[in-house]
Amino acid sequence: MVNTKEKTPFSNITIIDVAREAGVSYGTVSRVINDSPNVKEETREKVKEVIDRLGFVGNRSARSLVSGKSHVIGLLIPDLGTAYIGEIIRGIDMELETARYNLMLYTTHRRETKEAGYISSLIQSGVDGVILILPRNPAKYLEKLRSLNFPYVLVDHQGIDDRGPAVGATNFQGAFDATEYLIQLGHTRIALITGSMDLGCSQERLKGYQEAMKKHALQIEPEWIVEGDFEQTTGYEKALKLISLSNRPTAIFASNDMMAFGAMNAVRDQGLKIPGDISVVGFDDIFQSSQTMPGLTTVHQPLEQMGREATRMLVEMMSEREIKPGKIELPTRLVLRDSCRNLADSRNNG
Amino acid sequence: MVNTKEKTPFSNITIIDVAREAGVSYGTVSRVINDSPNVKEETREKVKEVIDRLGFVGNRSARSLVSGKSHVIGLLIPDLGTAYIGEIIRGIDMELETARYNLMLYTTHRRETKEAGYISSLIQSGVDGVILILPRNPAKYLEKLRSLNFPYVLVDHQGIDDRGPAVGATNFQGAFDATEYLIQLGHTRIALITGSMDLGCSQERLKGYQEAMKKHALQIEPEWIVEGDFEQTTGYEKALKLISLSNRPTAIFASNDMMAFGAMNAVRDQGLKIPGDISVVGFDDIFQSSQTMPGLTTVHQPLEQMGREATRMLVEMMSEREIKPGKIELPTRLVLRDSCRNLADSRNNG
DNA sequence: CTGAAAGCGCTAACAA
DNA sequence: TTGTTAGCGCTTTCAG
Repeated sequence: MVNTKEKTPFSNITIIDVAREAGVSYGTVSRVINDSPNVKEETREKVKEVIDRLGFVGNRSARSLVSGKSHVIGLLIPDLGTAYIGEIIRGIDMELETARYNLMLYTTHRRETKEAGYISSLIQSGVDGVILILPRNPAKYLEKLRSLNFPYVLVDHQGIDDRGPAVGATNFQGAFDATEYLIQLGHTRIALITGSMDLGCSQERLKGYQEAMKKHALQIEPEWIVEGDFEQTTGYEKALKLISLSNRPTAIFASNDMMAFGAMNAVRDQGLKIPGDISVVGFDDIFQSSQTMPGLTTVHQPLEQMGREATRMLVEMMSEREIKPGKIELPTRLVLRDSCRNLADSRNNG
Repeated sequence: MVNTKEKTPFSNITIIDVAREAGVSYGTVSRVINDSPNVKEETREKVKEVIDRLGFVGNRSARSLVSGKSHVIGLLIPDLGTAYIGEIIRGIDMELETARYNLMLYTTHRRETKEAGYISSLIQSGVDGVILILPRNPAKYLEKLRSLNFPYVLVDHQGIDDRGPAVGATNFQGAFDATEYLIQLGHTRIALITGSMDLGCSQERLKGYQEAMKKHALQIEPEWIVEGDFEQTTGYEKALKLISLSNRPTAIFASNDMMAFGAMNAVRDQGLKIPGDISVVGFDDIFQSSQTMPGLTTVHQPLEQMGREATRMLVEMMSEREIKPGKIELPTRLVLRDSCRNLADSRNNG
């Protein structure tokens, strides 16, 4: 293991070396690299041969410096903890590959104090655009991004701010469908554990629930709507509260799967059965939802596709150098598993 | 939304602007930026003030070009699908923050055909070093990396190749502990679902299991050891096979949690109870393991810490410009939950 | 302590 | 079709 303290590290051979070896000017080598049409086929072949032979890889920094773009996009996320984000990233990543971009990952680790600084450091790190998957209202970020006309896309954050480019899912419709499904199963006492109410998606889901209940002329007791925050433990606690109600609901609709898991645990801890005594529905359809016992009936969000779509929008904005407002809503889909009881069916008593 | 087609994008103000505004040469500005000691305090103050006022952020590419380093490290992973990787990344990310590096994410998406090309593109993208979390034998990668003396660290991949810098966990000891725990609970017929046997960690875990059985003079029936591949469905299938054995084991030790989940489902689908009829132990202690019913007893791997440690090693190698062989093994820890039955305790029959 | 200036490797405009 | 060359923004000698 030689300790080489030289400066330029792992591809010391440059465009000039290639040029010399191929017997052309280095401008020509540059043309070959960039697939310029103005190169004689013969020359192109020769240069390519030399590139391969020498193992030339090109210097990204130099290229970025002169071209003014890094071909890297930044992804800002709160944390890697949830499978939810992983699926979105997969979509981003796949799309980025076809667009030939690289992905720089930034996690806020919930340190909201540093919000403002993050954008600066994002920009400073030279990314060409940024995708934001943020739990809270990212107003501070957006303000700066917009004022700089810096390309960005918000994922799963529609509702609060209508101007920015964003991709989300049909939260209203998804919640509506889930609620109506429960109603069709014969449920009339349906509770809702909302998400954090400062998030647009939480509000949309609440509205979907309310609308479905209203459509079927069902009364909503005020105690049936409790505010959650997307955390499993909160789902547990709120479900406990719901279960202890005198007019106990027969079904609990949690605004995400994690809270639904918490609710399922709470139901079981009270010695009740799922779906025999209480039915549970979630939202997201993360991987674990198919693995619980019983499997969780939930609203599927097309997370991977959301990632892809966001990336497409961003790539387009980057190439056109302008932020285009407008948002895309991808359709959700109710996934039926075994956590809901059909009240008309006496066999299905969990 | 103005469509500005100019080239240099989002921080058009340069070191020269700052210099002019501050009335110094731009070399001095550079010194201030780089915390060079040779600057009069008064000058430093003034320059800093101008930097703030103008909102100067500096051009990463230019800096990288001249310094020969990007202050970015690459992370190569197979996929974001598992919580397992998320936890390692969290550790990497935290450590990187203190080291003031950025993280570029590359996923192979299991496309092993492109293995060789990945390293080239990693290097081409100008990262200063790379952390590899790879499921299969990364010999092809390592060869190239080594020949270039390119800093890298392998995470959770010890066993096959002993030379390279790597950080892992005490797989042997962890498996030994888990098996011995089962034995102490009174189990004598203990089955093992291995991981992919081309992986060092799988082999270590197998050895740990064998050693514990041997230590307690317990017979291992050949049918009790079945090869898995870390996938949940495989855990399900293999457990099914195990359950149907005439000399059915009373406990199943799965080489990771995902397979343990599969095994749990299989046990239940056969109308058997956990842990009443069959005890299950996993390996990893991913988040979900505490969420299943019953909670999964498993071997905790210090994933986050592994990420941190790997990053520290890499940062050191990058600064010293040499690959230092040697690997670190972080201790595992058995986490007791409710998926194992104490055979001496008649109450605990699940 | 500070200014001047030589590049880092590359793209792209201009000539030939 | 190809060569020449002016920078991109910055770090880092080398003088002073």
